[in-house]
Amino acid sequence: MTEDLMTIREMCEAYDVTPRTLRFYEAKELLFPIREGQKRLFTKRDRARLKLILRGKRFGFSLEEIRQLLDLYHVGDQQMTQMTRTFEIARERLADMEARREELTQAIDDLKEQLRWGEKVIASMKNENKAAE
Amino acid sequence: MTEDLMTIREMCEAYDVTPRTLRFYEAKELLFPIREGQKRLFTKRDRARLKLILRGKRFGFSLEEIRQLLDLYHVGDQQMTQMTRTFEIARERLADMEARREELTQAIDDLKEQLRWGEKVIASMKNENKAAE
DNA sequence: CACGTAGATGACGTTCACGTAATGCAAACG
DNA sequence: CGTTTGCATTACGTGAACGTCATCTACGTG
Repeated sequence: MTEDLMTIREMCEAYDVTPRTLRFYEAKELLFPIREGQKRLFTKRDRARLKLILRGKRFGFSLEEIRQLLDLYHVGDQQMTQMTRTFEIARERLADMEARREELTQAIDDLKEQLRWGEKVIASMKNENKAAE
Repeated sequence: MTEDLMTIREMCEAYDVTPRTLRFYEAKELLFPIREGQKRLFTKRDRARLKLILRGKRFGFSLEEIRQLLDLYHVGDQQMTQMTRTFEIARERLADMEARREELTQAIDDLKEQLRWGEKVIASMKNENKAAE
């Protein structure tokens, strides 16, 4: 189990996805399980990537966008020439994400205010009820 | 233009969506433009809702989820009985969003660290180049 | 009044992200 | 040794979120 290699079924239970999904991600070149004969074996690297994939999805990225993002986490074996360009992209992504967080913070604040406003309404309604007694 | 009512075309330009999209959202009961004869006229309320719809999409919510969220911003004309329940839901949503922001913060930090690591690699590669000169 | 323009209404097409069989193969089990 | 179990491949199906096209209507304009 901790031999760094997991079967498709183990992956499914660990990350709550279906086999179909994992095969689909492989077909889309998001994961690269090794093969023992026919069977897929997922590595630590695949698991790390899958975590990022699932996270990306939660934020509304398409699989293609996620694939590009994943490449940023895989810089180790790139050539120096490409590296600079890769870094520009990474910085842009970072800026994107920070903007997103800003927006999310705004949304949270809006919702909080709605809640406060609602509480006031409820409070005043209760007062009216009391007044009516 | 500022008469509080906008045609479909004005809406499209203001929010960068297609007419099809706006009609689709109406069909899905996300927007409720009024009718002047046949034509749709979008109100301030529709615009507020559309902003929230687009924001929701950027965070990966489905239109159905967004529809439910929108109802939270529309509490004004609910009965007291439903209101309490609505508030529970709103609080849950708020918790969701805060969790999301946490996760996003984590992702941002990860990416930042990747960038720092990459900078170190680049720096050391430059040193090697100098040493080779 | 002919005509262009803006918008409406179906109805069918498309892309994405998988779901769902149908079928095959290979090791494990009773 | 037959069968179940686990995984594989191939292929067709599906729901969400629109795009696209054909057709229709109402309105202003020369």
